[in-house]
Amino acid sequence: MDRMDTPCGLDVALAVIGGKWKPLILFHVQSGPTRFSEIRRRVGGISEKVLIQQLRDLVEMKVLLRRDHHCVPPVVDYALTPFGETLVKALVPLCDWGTANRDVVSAIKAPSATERGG
Amino acid sequence: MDRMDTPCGLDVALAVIGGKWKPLILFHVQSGPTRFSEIRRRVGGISEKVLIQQLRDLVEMKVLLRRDHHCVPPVVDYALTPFGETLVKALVPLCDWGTANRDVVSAIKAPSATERGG
DNA sequence: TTTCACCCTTACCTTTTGGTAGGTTCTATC
DNA sequence: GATAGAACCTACCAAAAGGTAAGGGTGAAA
Repeated sequence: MDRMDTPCGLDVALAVIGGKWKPLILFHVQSGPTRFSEIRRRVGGISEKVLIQQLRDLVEMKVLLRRDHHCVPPVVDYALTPFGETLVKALVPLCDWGTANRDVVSAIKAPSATERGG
Repeated sequence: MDRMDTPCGLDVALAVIGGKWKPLILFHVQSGPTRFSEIRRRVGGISEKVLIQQLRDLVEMKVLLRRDHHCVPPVVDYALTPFGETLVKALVPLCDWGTANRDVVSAIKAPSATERGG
């Protein structure tokens, strides 16, 4: 690849938190170990298949820790790893920016939807 | 929707910088107004179609400013808007995190590629 | 005239991502 | 037996994102 030294680490971060749901999942898990069904309820609007997929990705990336209590009916919860906590900390300014500019971005995106859709 | 107040603004930020190339583009433009062909060379590996698409998105989101010098042969350059600069600033910690953990993430992702690919 | 570089466009295709619907194993409840 | 809840899997499908190939109008250089 012609890729240079890539001094910008954004691509790395995006590889971890990219996607439609991962930021939300991280947000809802940072308060402590959370069970699968509870995450699903809190995120809202996500299907089981996708949630599991995202969760597995996050676990694979060592951002989340999956704890299976090996009991019946199944009890599993997910928690941030120390590594995941460093990521969440780095995410705070961006989260803050997004919160501050939610209306601005929405106002810009909404009208463009008709243009792009045609 | 069951969606709560969505106190996490990450989805907003992701809507703006999400995608494979936008972070890189932002990075290469932050040093000052940059011409299309120069961005393409600096990013490396991106096709014209995709670069234009990303650039248009960024302009549409008021993150970048497109300046057409209306001369022949065409001269066009892109620069960060003040709004875009606030975004880039919010991106710094994440960029830093990515840079610091590039090897960690790569080491984790690489072997999983064989599992996921099968 | 041909070639090159410029910025951008279009048509077509592949990969990735997200979504729907149904199934599995087990226990508790009705 | 039927129903419900837990966590997860599988098959199929749709949309979005990304990639490839080609063209277009102009002026400078060969």
